[in-house]
Amino acid sequence: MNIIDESGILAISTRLQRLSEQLRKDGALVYKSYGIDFEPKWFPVIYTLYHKDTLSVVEIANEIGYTHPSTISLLKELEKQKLIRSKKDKIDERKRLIQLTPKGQEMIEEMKPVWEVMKNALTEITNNQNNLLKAIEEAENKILHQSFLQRALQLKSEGEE
Amino acid sequence: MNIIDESGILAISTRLQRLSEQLRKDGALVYKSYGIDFEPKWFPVIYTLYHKDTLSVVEIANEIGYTHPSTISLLKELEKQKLIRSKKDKIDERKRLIQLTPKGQEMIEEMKPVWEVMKNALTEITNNQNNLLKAIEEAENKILHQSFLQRALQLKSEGEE
DNA sequence: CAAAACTACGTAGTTAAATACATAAATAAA
DNA sequence: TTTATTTATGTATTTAACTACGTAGTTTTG
Repeated sequence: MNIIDESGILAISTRLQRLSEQLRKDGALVYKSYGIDFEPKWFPVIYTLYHKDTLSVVEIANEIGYTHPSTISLLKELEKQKLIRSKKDKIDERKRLIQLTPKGQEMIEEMKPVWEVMKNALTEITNNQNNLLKAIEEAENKILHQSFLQRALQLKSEGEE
Repeated sequence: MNIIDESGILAISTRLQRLSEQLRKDGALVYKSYGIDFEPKWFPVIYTLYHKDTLSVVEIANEIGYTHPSTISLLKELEKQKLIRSKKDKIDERKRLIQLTPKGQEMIEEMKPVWEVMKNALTEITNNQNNLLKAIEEAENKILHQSFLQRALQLKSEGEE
């Protein structure tokens, strides 16, 4: 084992990122193997629109947990692919309402069996003695209650007493 | 809960990344709160050199699991901070051997109590019913044995029978 | 109801990683 | 011992996220 993996919890951020990147990369290849022209990074937007039908830019950003500029650049790509379209909100002229196109909806139908396969493969990988998805949820909840920074500062001040 | 978190395992890559980013960002603030001028992204390199003393660029890259160009850019920053130095290998003239400077070693001593606090805070966050670090290790092992792509392709071909 | 504050969206620039490509030194093979 | 292959390093470019900032509507307040 290398030093970083041995360092344990201190390098957890690096390892989360590495694992995420591996899965994303393979995900792209899975879509390709089905002959589907779809990038994994589009998934959060598409999946959200599939369930919520019509949303503004900021609403999508909040749903997927990205900033709005990041969301805008994803939306631009998806619009280029003609998977989504947008129109101005009649009531609030600042808002741009986003929807799937028929082509987008068709592609979702095509992707459903792929998602099923991915779900099974990911379950194989992540469902061990410690379930990765649940572990993430539990950690997210802990942070929600008190952030890493807050906890560290508290431990620091306790140590200084 | 938002749609993405509800989608479960399919969005696991996004969620790993998000969690990693949160921890990295707070990590930076923890160093700052101790008045230490250190970026979390430098940790893997510094920690590796602390344990291995002298390594070449590619050896460091392998240890920390980054590509060598990424590693080179980290090394450039660390050299600018005067935390590391490098000299040509006498035997193999292609190699650049990297070491901590005395300043780098001093900084490590300064950081040790910070790492201790971080370790405790991270343990609080990640040690739940499902231990996040162990969950990552288990998932990494699964992938090592058979990648996400390989598993997906196999499940696909089984479905086509 | 005019001014102030807030919200939605967009652009520009930054960051931290990657890939692709190039070169030079070392090693292996013909 | 040339030639071919591999290895080590470096540079340029790309990618996918971010922050900072600006503008134009909307809402709240004095």
